[in-house]
Amino acid sequence: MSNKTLPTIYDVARASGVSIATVSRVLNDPHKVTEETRATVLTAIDRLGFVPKAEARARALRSTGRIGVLTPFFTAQSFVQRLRGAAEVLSKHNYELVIYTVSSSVRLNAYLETLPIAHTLDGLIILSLQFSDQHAERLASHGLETVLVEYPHLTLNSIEIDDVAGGRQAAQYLVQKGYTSFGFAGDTTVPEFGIHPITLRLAGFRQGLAEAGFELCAENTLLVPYDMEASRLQGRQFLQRSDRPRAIFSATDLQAVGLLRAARDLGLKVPSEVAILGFDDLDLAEHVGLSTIRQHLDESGRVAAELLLARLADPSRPIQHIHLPLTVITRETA
Amino acid sequence: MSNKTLPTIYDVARASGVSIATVSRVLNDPHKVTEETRATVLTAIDRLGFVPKAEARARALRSTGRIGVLTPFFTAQSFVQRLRGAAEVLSKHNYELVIYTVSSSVRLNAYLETLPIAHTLDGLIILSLQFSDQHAERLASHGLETVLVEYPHLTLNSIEIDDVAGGRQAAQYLVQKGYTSFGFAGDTTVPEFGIHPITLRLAGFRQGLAEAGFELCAENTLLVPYDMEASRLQGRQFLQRSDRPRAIFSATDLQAVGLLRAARDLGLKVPSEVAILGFDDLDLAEHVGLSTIRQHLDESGRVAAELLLARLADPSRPIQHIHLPLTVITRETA
DNA sequence: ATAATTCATGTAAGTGCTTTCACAAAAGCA
DNA sequence: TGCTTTTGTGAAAGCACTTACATGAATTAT
Repeated sequence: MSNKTLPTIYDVARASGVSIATVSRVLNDPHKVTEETRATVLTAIDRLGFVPKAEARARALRSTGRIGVLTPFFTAQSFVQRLRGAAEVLSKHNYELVIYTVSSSVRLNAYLETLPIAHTLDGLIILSLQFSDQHAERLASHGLETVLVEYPHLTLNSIEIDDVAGGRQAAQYLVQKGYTSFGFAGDTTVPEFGIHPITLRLAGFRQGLAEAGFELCAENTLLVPYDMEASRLQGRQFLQRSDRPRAIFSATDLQAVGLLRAARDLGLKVPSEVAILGFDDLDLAEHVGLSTIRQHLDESGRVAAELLLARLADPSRPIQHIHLPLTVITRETA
Repeated sequence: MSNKTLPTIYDVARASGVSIATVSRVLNDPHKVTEETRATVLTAIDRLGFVPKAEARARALRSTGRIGVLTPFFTAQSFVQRLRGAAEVLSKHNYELVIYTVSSSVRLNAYLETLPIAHTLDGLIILSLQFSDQHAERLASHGLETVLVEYPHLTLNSIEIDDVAGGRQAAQYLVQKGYTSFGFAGDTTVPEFGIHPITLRLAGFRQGLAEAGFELCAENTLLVPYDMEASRLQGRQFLQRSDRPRAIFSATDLQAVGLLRAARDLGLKVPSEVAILGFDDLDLAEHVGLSTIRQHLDESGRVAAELLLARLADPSRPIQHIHLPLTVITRETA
C-alpha cells in the first residue's frame, strides 16, 4: 500500500488499466470518455489519493505554519536560550521553526532580500542583527510579519532591553553593597554585522558610578574576546595586580565565569576578596552561582514568538516595542 | 496592472530588460549579479509582486534545500549541542534547518506520517527518539533520507555511542585513580517516547567495577530527576552520610554539577574528599571544571549532517552505523 | 599596447509532471 | 461491409524554474 512516491497520472492509468491520455481526458474533457471507464478511473483516483497538481497537494499536506528565525552563530548560549523560548511557544502552536544561521553580513543581506519574496515563511524573528531601513521596508511591503529582538526599528515589532540602564543597575548594586573600587570586563571585537551592546553597558556602568561619586579608571577596564578561556587567562593577569579593583562588573556572563575561574586559580576568595557581577543570566550563571543581571533571555524568545503569532492572527494589531526588565540576581559572587 | 495570472520569472525578466537566467540568479546567488542590475530586478519583482513557485523550483533543483531535525525538548543542553553541530555544517552547505520539537509520542507519530509524504524536506535527522519498524519502512519507501542519532535501526543510518562501554570506562578510570568505594547518580524517569541510556551506563559501570573486584551497593545508588536543583538537594542528603562513597559516577553532567554544588554546600573538598565524574561533556562541564566522559555531542550533530548530505549527494552509498568514541576528560573533580 | 584574466550576462539544455496532438486500433451500430 | 465512437500510443509541448557553458566586455597584468 505504501507507494514509492506520490501517485502520478501514470499510476492512476496503470491502476485502472487505461492510458494516461484517458486519465487526462477524464479530468479535462470528461464527456469524451465512456461513463464506464470514467467511473473506473475516478475510483482509482480516489483510492490512490491522486491530486493532479503536485503543488496543490503539497500545500494541502503542509497544514502547519512556518516561522523563521535569523540568528548569528548559534554557538553563543544567549542565542540558544532565546531560541529555546521561541521554540517552546511555536511548538505549542504547531508551527515549524526554520533556523537561518547568519555567518556574515553578505548572508544576512541575501536572506533579507530573498526570504520576503519567497513567501515560504509566515513570520520572521530576527535575533540581534543589524539592518537597514530598506530591509525593514522590504519586509513590510511583502507582508512578512517580523519581530526584532535586541535591535529596535521604528516600523517593526521589537523586543528590547535597556543596556545602559543595565550598566547603571550594576553600578548601583555594587555601590550599595559597599564596594569602593570598581573594574569592568567586556568584549572588544565589534562585529561588522550583528550588534554590540557591550559599549552601552559600559557607558551605563560609568554613569552609575559617576552618580555615586566614583569613577572607573582605564587600567581597571579589561578588554578581552568573548571566550571563556581567553577571559580566564587575561583575567589572571588582571586579578594578579595588587591594586586590582574590589568589585568587577563583567558585561557578559561568559566572561564573568572566566574571571571567576581566574580568581579561583589564584586562590582569591569570591566575593570577600573580589566580587564579580555578570550580565545575561545564562543557565551557566546559576550552575556556577554567579551573581548577575538577568535579561530574561528565554522570555525574550517566548515573547517574540507570542507577539508574532498574535500579529499573524490579527494583522491589524498595532506595532509594539516591548521592553523587558532587567533584574539583579544575587547569588554567591557579589 | 490587472493581474490576469501570477507573474512568472519571464515577466520579471521582460520588465527589467534582462534574461530569465539573471532573474533567477538574483534570487539564488545574488552575489553573481551586479549591484545595479540586482536593484532593477528587485524593484521589478516588487512592482509585479512576483512570487517564485516553490514547487517548480524544487523540481528544477531536485531538492528543497531543507533538512529537518526531530528533537525532544529543546530545553536540554545535550540536544542543543547536537543541534549546534548539525546547524554548523548545514548552514555551511546552504541548507535550511527546520526544527520539529517533539513533545509527545502522538506528535512524533504525526510527524513521521506526514513529513515523508509532504516532500518538503530533503532529509531528516532524528535525535534520541524511539521508533518502530513501520516508521522506518515509511521513511524508506518515500525516499526520505534519514539519519538517527542515539537510537539505531538496522535499515537506517545512525550515529551511536556505546553507553555500556562508557559506564565501564568510568569504572576503570575511577578504579585506576585508586578509589575503592563507589557511588552512582542517575535519572529515574523513563520517558514513554525518547530514549533512556542511563540504565545502560549504570550497567556498564557495574560491569567495570565487577571486573576490578568491586561492587556498587544499593544504598550508594542515587536516583534523582534530571534537574540541577533536585540533584543538588537530594545530593546533599546523599553526601551527608558518614559512609558515603569516595567516588561517584554521575550518568549525566547536569546531575554531576548538582552533586558538585551539594558537595560545596557541605564544605566537602572535591576531589580529595569526594570525587565526581560526569558523563556527556556539556559546555557546562568545562565551565565548572568537571571531569567527565565526553560523548562528542557537537560532533554527533556534525557527523549526522555530513552523513546525510553525503547520502543525498550519492544515494547509492551504503547505510552506515557510525560509532563515536567516548573519551575521559580529566579536569578538576576526579 | 597587448595578452590574459576575470566577470556579468545570455543561450539553451535540463527537470518531472501534465496536457495535447495526430493517428491508429478496436468496438459498436447500421 | 462500412461508418462512428471510444480508446490507446508515442511524441511533443508546456510549465516555471535552475544551471552548464559560451560570449563578449572590462579589468588587470606584462
